[in-house]
Amino acid sequence: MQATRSISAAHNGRSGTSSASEGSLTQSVERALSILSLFTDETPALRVADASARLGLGQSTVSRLLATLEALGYVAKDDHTGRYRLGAEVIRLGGVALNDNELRRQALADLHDVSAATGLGANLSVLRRYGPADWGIFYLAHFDGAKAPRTYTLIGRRNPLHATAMGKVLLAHLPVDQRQAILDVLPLPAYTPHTITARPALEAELECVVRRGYAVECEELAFGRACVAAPIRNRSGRVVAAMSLSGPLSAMRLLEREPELARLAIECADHISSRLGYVSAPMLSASGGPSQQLNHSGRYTGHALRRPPQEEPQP
Amino acid sequence: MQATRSISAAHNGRSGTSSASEGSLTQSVERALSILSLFTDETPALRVADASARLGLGQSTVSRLLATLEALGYVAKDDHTGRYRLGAEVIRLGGVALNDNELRRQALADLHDVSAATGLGANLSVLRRYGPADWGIFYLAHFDGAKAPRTYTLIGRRNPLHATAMGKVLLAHLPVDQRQAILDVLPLPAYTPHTITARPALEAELECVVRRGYAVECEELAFGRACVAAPIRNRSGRVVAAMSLSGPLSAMRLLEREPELARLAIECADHISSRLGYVSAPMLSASGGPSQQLNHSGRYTGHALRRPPQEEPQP
DNA sequence: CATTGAGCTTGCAGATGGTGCAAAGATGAT
DNA sequence: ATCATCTTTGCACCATCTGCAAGCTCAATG
Repeated sequence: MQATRSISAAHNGRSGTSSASEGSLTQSVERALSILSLFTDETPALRVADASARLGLGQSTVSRLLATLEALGYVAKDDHTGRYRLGAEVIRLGGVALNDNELRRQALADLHDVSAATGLGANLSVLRRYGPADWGIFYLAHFDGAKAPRTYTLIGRRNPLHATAMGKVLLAHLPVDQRQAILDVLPLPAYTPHTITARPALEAELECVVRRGYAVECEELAFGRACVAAPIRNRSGRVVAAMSLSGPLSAMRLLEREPELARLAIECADHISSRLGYVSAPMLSASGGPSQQLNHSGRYTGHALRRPPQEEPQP
Repeated sequence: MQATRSISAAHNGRSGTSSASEGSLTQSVERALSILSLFTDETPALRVADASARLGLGQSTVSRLLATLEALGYVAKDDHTGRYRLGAEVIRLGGVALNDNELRRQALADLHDVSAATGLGANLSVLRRYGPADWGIFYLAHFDGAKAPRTYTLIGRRNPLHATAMGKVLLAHLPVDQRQAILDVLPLPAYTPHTITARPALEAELECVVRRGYAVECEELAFGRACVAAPIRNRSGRVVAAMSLSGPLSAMRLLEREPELARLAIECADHISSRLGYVSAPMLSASGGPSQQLNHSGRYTGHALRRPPQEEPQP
């Protein structure tokens, strides 16, 4: 017998697991999805007892919910170990979601080309909010350099904002208030001695990123790896994603090639931006940012097109 | 007002939507997952009313379930159209599921290599049951030929068994009873004039596939495209997947290169098989299939290793 | 081989929480 | 501007989850 199960959190409505959020969330569904969300790269297989403990739910409940998930193909019971793994339906849905993503669709060809041309990795990511005060970059696509093919996919994976080139780009081009709000709650753990761990240093870096139009990361997340990233804008001029060139330091040769790599990244990102409908704004004297545009008559109207700047939803 | 909602199926327990399956499936979860599963490449965005009609559920129910799915990140409400699309969490889970798949992990490097070497597409798929009498191949990975990069992923997608080289491979190497059972219920629609649409012809083809050790498909699914596939076996010797080389007819030059392409596919497949622990069986006189193996002492024991042949679960 | 124990599943009963109904609120079309 | 359609919300009822506890499976241990 399983001794003391977490007594709290078990028997009340709308509050237990995670969010006391909006009024009417279907409890059992919320629980089932929470179980699904327990699956990670680090924990790709779960037993009933694991999920039960992690969520503070009764074993019988978890058992039944997993049975339901299994019946619909969302999880599969591992042959004889009795552990559950993610099922084929999850893979199918992931594919559908990827193909439904306009940003990714438009970027794929260019990423492929630049990766093939340079032999480096080419990546695409967006900013994602993982929790009330938890942000990171979220990979939507990547091509691996011919020299360093991965045996796994980065898609759907998360990386920190302050220790990746794409993260810096996404952070740097946020509206000031949002940027500040995120920085205020962003932990800055060190992954290597090169990681930026001080807020002022990070802010200076971000300014630099905006000014130069690209970001660099050199052994700030992992030893021997480097990255150069550039911003991608949508029709409304807002930075909605970042692309990067990445690879082992030896392949990047960052010290001598930074200008060249930056140019490649920016060109690729710009090309993607234009596919998304972004029209680069003329460099007006000193006035506002790139989201100001002229309409075809040349007169500034405050909105670029008849259809008002239309935001691309997060993936 | 929405006139007549499907009056049946609405108000009873365990029978409505789809399966009167096992006794205890949590209804609301079943319904929520059914909503999720409505999302396809053809229908990547849904309104409440759509889902409601498709599943025969009340709109209020669907509305609430979708709200729950949204709160957990499984769907996202399209900005202003009010339609729901799949959310980032689905992409994340898809990535986890892919990386958790041993078959895919082991195959990825070889697929990449053969694709790079030939410039053709390299694909990996398994047999999947989509319904009681509904089978197809299920893509787990693919690299596109440098000559024909796709702007979308095939991962998680489905294709017919009788009109693809990988489908033929998977069908051909099934235990006879299973093969027959599937063939008995397998519709054979024509996609082009070259599609095999007659059961006897298909069975003859499958025999041929087994004998030659590879399968060919030439404009049987789509005009101007061809494919060569070979079987992948796991530790126990069972065919668990198929890989294929594919591309436009012009790039494949099938007529003149079939032997060469077949050799490449088989070599690649064999290499993957060996990574999965398969040891090619010595060609014993005439006795049984490849699942019979000798242990290291050379004496046939009926089981290959101490740990009995262990099946790889479907993805 | 017998024993133990942890983990998983199943019956059951109670009451929580999900559902349908109907009305209000949005949203877009004519 | 008016209408039609779709979506959301409040409410009340009762179907349906959930927790408990017993039974069961399976693996590790003595």
